[in-house]
Amino acid sequence: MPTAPINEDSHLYLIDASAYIFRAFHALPPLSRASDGLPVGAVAGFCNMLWKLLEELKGDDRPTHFACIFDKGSYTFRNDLYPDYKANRDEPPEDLRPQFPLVREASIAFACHALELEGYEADDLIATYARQAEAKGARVTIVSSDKDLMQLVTDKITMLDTMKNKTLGRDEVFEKFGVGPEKVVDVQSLAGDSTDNVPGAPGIGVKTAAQLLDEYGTVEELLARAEEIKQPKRRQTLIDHADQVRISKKLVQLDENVPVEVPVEDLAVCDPDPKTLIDFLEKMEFRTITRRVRETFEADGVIEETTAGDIGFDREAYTCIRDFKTLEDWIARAYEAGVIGVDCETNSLDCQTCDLVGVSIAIAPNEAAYIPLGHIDPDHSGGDDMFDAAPPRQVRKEDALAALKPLLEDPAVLKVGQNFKYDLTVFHRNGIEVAPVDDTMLISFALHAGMHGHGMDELSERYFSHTPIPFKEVCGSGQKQITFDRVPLDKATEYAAEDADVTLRLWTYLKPYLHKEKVTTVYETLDRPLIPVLADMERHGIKVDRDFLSRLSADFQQRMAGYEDAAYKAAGTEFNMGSPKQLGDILFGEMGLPGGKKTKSGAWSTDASQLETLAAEGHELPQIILDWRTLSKLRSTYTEALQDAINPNTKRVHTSYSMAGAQTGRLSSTDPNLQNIPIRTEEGRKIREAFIAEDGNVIISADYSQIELRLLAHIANIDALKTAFNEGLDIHAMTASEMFDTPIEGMDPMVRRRAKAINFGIIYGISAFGLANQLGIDRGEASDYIKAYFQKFPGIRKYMDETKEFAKDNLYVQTAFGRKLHLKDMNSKNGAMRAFSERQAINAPIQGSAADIIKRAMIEMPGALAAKKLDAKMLLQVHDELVFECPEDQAEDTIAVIRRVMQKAPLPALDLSVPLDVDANAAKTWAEAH
DNA sequence: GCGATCACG
DNA sequence: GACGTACGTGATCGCA
Repeated sequence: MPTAPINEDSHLYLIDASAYIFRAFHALPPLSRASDGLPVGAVAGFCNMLWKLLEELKGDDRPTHFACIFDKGSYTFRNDLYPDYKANRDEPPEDLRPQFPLVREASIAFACHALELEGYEADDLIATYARQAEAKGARVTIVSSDKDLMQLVTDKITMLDTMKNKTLGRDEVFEKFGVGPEKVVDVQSLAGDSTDNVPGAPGIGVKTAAQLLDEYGTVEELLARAEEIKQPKRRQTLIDHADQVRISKKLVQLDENVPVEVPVEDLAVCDPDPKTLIDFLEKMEFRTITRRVRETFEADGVIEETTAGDIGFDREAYTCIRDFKTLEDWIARAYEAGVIGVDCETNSLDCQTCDLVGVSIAIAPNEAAYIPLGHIDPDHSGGDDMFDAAPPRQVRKEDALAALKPLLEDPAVLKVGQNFKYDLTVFHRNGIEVAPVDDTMLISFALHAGMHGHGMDELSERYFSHTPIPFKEVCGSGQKQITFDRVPLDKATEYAAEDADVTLRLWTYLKPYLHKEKVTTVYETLDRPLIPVLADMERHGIKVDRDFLSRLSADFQQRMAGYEDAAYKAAGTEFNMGSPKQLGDILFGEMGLPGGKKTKSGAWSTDASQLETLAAEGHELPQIILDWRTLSKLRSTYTEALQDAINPNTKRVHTSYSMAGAQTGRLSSTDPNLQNIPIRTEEGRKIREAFIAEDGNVIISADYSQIELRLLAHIANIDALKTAFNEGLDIHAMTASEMFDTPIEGMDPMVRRRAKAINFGIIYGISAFGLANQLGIDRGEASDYIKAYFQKFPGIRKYMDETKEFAKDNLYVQTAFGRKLHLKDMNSKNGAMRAFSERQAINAPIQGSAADIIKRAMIEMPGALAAKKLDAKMLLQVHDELVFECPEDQAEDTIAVIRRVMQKAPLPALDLSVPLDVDANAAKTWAEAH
């Protein structure tokens, strides 16, 4: 290890490694080595931090000397002074213990000293080195956020919190302790420290300590003149505990004269040996940082460029297929491979209207090809005037598709796509029914819902440390964005073939994990078979009466204009009613109304609950705004936007369902969202009248009644609830009757309403705050209700506690069908985040099981209808409701099939102990059918 | 691109 | 003792 003198130009970095490991362990997401599950999260955090400090610090802050300092053993000289010192510390967590030796190994791999000394804490070594370097005029950065080190801060010595990327100097110390660094020890000896079990003086905190020191200067002076203290209680405390304070001071005072074994000059930075470092990082299986380190070494010319480990990506290897012979070759090789990656390129994101521009296939890593079919711009060899230039030479679309069709439809060749529903729709519109299929997005979702996203770029980065060419780089963005058919063929090939390549690699990597993680059944029975079902629903779309919407829109607009006049009059000025900012200024500024809650960004909230409060107090403007907002929302989001969403070819509206969007396994609906069409108000309900059946047909709406509460009854095994459902009772009334000990007969509707809110609250992971908010009562009352509820239904509390316990231990929860939702914040130190995760843990199994059930029903439905020779088409899903269109004269038979399939959907996988009730109706419009 | 708001289950 | 909360979504608007 090299040596370098310490002088004014030196900059010593001292890493408080032991403290860092604990902090990293708790702050960073848990990570375990893929091959054997060894926990390595803290090691990864440590390596990232070291690399950043050593490589990325440029200029004046670059370290000249560097060391990682560790605690050694748990017994130090402080235990002789005070046996209870740090005696309250728990044993380090199970998952952290194996990481201690690894972090020392990491330091050495980075060519850093890993220093420790028996009988001393890391802090004492840090103090000693820091003072030695300071004495020679060097600057010192202590990488730590431990307050026990803040006593060392001077103009030369600063602290760095790498996690928050914050530097701590005198000012920050003053902010925290109310005194400068030189008096931090005094404050700590008075205030004590519960985490280190330093006693201090009882009842004196940091604030009081700082104030006392301001007056008396030092702890010694203070204790000597304790009699002078005016407040009797404080005086007595300090007199009684003088010795304890003196001991505390010795505990917190760092030893700046530790007999260190390595002289500070020997801590000179040293370039790590590339092979040693890379070997270590690879052994840990840290893909991203290994790649970063390797790239830096390669750029510095320290090591040869390599493609060790996985087969690297080679975009040059991709083929652009422009003649039929080559296409036939590739198709033959695809048959041989048996599994291929497939991706479509189109000229828009709307798979119902776009044109197919090209197809790419992958048969092995780096063996991928792009078949351009609809490119209109010439590639580089062509002319430069886009108006009279000929299109580039391509295989004729019809010929290529005819050649691809047998392959894509061959039952012996598995086609793998990423978000494949999109591509399947495009192929269908080109006469090809692709099957069988696998979808890497859905495989990732079944494995890791809640852990991370499932987009291809993110997955490629995560598993291969490879960044696919961003779409923006090929097509640009904003005003200058071009459609894919205008992308030159060489660039298009790199982009498109890479997508198929990545997709196939993801499949190879991820598919085996379905078994390991025991989610094969979820993927194979709930998600995979739903793809073609949803694709059909999206393709059918639903008929929407444009003229009706248009009239409604005009009506809304007229009435909005009325409200606008009234609002300007009430406010005494014209303003933009759609701007919460301007509205807040007028209500709470000019008009001087009392503001209620504030938004996250600190502005006064003007949401409906606030305006309702103000309106109830008799103010005019808030009510006008409320009425205007209702109409404005309905008009812009529904009556206007839905007209634009009507497909000009089909005259119907085609939504798109997202299968990996909602963490619980629910679907979500976009472009347009047809899962949030209004129904709760009279006004909004009119919009559902625009959703109509074709002539001679009817709309059927079928929805599960109380499915989530029924699942709660089953999953938590609550006899009272199960009986109620089995006997067909009014569940909310029954709950109210039990809780408030009143007969159902002649019950006050308010009482039932409260019970209903509680029932919903239970499903959401109840809190007194939430319930109080919902019911407009105070928190104490809400809390009493919850107590009463748990007293009557102790099984629910038990279920909740067990679910939370399971989630804490396993970091996931499961639906009744085995779908996992990962909850990474279950053990977060942040109370609010942890509480949030706990509520998710309660809710997800219920919401998710309901989602699983309706998915099963949807998968069964087309076959069940066809078996009865019924022509009904399933059009929409709204979480607990399915919407169909069928010939008028088949309505009755269709309803019977739908109800049966929905009711029996859990079977045979799950035999519920409660019946599932399905309401179904047929009518001309969705409004009437629901 | 983000926060505030509000539509649904 | 304070914190910040009901669960899950998507679209539109204003505003930086």
